[in-house]
Amino acid sequence: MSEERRLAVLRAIVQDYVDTHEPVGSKALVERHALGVSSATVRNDMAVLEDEGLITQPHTSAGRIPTDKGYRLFVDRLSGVKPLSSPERRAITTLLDGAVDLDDVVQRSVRLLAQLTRHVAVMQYPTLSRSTVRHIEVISLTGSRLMIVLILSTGRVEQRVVDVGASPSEEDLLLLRSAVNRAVVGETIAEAAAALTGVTATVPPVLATAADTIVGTLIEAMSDHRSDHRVAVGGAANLAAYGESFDSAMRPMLEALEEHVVLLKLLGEASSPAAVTVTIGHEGPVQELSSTSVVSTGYGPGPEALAALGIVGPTRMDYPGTMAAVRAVARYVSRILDEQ
Amino acid sequence: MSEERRLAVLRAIVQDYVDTHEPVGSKALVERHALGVSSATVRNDMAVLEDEGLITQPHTSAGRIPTDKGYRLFVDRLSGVKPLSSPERRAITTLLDGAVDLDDVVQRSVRLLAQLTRHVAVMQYPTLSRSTVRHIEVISLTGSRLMIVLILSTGRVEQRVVDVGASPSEEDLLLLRSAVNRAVVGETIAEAAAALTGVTATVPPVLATAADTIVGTLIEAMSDHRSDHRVAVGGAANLAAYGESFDSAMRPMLEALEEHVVLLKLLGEASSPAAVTVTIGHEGPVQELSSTSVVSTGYGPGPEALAALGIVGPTRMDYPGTMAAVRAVARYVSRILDEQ
DNA sequence: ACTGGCACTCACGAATGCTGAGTGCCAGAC
DNA sequence: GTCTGGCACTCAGCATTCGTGAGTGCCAGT
Repeated sequence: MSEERRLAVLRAIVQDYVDTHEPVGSKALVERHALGVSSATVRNDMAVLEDEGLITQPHTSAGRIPTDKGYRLFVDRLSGVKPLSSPERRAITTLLDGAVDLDDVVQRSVRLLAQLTRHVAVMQYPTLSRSTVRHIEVISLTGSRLMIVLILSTGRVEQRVVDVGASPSEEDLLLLRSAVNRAVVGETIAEAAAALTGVTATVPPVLATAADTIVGTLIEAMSDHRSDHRVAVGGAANLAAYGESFDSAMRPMLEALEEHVVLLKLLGEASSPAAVTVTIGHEGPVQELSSTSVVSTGYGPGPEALAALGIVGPTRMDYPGTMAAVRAVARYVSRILDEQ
Repeated sequence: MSEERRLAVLRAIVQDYVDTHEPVGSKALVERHALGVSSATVRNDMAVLEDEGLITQPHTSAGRIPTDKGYRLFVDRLSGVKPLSSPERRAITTLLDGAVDLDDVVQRSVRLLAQLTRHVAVMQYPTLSRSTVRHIEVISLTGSRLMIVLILSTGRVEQRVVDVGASPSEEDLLLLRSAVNRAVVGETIAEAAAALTGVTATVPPVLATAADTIVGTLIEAMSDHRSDHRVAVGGAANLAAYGESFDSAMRPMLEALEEHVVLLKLLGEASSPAAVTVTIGHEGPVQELSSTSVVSTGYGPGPEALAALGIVGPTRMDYPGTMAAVRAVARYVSRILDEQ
């Protein structure tokens, strides 16, 4: 019994099943693939594969379908990453080059990824925590209210309105503005929060309370992980193609898509942009999505990943093609963020 | 033959069908409602209602279900707006009062509305066009690149990065900043675009090109209707409860939810916050969503609606309750926006 | 170690029959 | 004229049966 051929059989089963969505039998297999052996031999191999827990039959007298473990082996050892077609490659560059700002980049990426893979695409906005402060603006609104705008290196903008009690003059504003900026511009979020605590002491005592309020708001905005959880979703319409496994998979899926926290858990740690992570069925953190796989990777300028992006789809999916698309989009997005 | 009783029968049919999701027969009807007549009489009434096109039977020997026209009559003449329960009312106030900024208000509203109605909630972000300019900020980035931040009365922030060729000094920036602000603060978007064209002439000739670039970017940002199309969606998981009519209604629905332009067409013109608009089935602009109704209304401070919000659900829905929820949320959101 | 052959299993679709909810209509009561 | 009880009729949905064919496991032979 040749170990190699058995794996070839597994590969063929996975490929056929992904194609046809139907359990694949021994006879159909030898017809579609040049395995060089008869169906009886394939049957024996199948029996062994089933013993090893790599494939299973939905019921007696039906063909075999891969188990999660089977897909895992397929992804790890039996498949490369299928290169994208050149129209696909072109679609990526032309579409993403047209983006005007961060929001737009994310929006377009997610659509693109959904289109390329025909699955649901998910993309985390660049996290606050690893970005640096580019500028802080303090603007006078009506009366004693100020608007504080926090601009980060990734292009993200956070804004808050505060009431400082007294109505500060233009010069006061200038002072406050330069004080906070001096303290934090160029620092990462983590460093900035610490640097801010000393700021109040550097302004005239008259402005101390105002400075305190501003500093407090900034620190709060920086540590506000709410925005860390921002996620864009695209291609939900592709869910409709799920077919049979609707009721079972649909509801938890739709729920997950709305619960951004769950989505982020699915995407997992933002791995380095080089590697694509595949989570198959029950391997994932969400019980209900046991027939759902996630293909994800990190993105961001430089070797450190800023955030994660990926797709969510049925375990029965074209892994090589999907992995290629995810990787390609992640790389291109990283490059665009680098240029900005 | 009493016209009144026939309408009472129609009302009963609508209510029962919404409850049970099953065609309602004459016998079941007299059992559940105190109509004071026998099932035979109801059958005669039903025959007339069917002639008038208000109800229909899916097949012979089945009960009746309302047609779109039947629902229309029900909404227009047979139902009031069911008052919300006090827990519901409380949920609205407590949830929305916790919002920290515009994004958060929209996000929370949409979730709330989805929860209250058990349908898919849709909410348009306040449109640019009717808001006024609160402040414009010009910030120096690295080299000759500037970041321009446009802050509007609704709390929305638009930002752009431009390259002005030469690297301006701090004083130059101050000049540019005050020049544009002087021109446009307090104006509506429409007015502001016009007012900006004269700005270049008010700055020293050295800064003319820089001013030109900035003005151009601002005008573009203001006329950028892309952001007018921003829409938040919530409660997509409720789609899973659609049941039978899955395949037919699901895919176009999911597609519409991704196509924000389509969604806005569905919501229709932002009517005044006072009135709730109901669009039933085929009455809507999208052919494919002929078994889907939209309940929408405008919202915004003052009598002028800034934008629209509403829900999308099966024609077979609890109109009185849904209309009440939509109206209540719209009113409360309007109040919050007024306060800011 | 592979293959051809054979008996066995069982999901799936077609055909059939039954049941009950629901209808339409008519003749009689109020 | 309006309502009601009664009756014959229709037909979707469910259960049952049955045949078919794809697929399997195993064994003896090469």
